[in-house]
Amino acid sequence: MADAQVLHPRAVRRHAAGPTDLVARLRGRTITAACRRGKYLWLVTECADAVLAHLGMSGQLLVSEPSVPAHKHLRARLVFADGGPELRFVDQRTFGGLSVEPLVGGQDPLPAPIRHIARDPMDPAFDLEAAVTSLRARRTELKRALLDQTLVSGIGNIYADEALWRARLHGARQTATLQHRAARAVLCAAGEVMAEALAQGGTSFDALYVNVNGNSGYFDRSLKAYGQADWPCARCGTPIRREPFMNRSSYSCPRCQPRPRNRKPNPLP
DNA sequence: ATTATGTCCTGCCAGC
DNA sequence: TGCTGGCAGGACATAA
Repeated sequence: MADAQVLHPRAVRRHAAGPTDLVARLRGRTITAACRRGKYLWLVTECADAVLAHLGMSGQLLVSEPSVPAHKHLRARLVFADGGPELRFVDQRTFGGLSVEPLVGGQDPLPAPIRHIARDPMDPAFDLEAAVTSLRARRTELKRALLDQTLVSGIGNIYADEALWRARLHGARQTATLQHRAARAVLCAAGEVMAEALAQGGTSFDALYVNVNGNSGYFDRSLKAYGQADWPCARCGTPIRREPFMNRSSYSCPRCQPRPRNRKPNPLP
């Protein structure tokens, strides 16, 4: 790598030693591998560390010829000594970022800050039965658990709603009272949704969601629940409902995914 | 210990 | 026309 540039300090806020240190650590390095777990990506260098990236919700990693004009929201770039394309980190809302992290662990090294991130359903070593057990051991609502990256990673608001729709479960169901087969169904559904979305190039609502070549995916056209408020359910025709969820929205079919009864725990005396 | 909530950020769009 | 407020949302710090 010939050079690294940071154009917005917030994009490297996770790098504790600061932008200057990050650049100094990267200059002259060679990238030897590209890895991913859940929503984290990292590029391994020959020095047993890695450039760790998270796209947040508006981040993009773009492979661009140096002659391509800089994007308005270009936050950082990696320039390579071979004269080939650059790697550009573009992020409108700056929830994402880059940092350089040591790789830790023997068999399957991970950047240190993401050791707590669970394997995702696309991972060949993903253990479905272990995830089912972990899910049912939680004491929370199902959708909250699906979004917990320490339990299963890679699931965000969109794929959580799609997985719940496929499994015909409401996100407010308690994890602790889920039958084993229901828990397995929703986790399998999550893996299937992610695989299908990947095959279609991802879920792109607008120009923010693109691959390294700047192209959008088409999975948004296959969404059955997320963003489909008032449209008929693809299974039963009932209008999809939108409900508030953690200052956001959840979408579900009122008929296929009935809201659970409010089973209050024992009322206090 | 586990679980829940507030916070960060910018651009877009509906409504007035 | 131009402003305001709501919305989008991943992960972490902090609180309970």
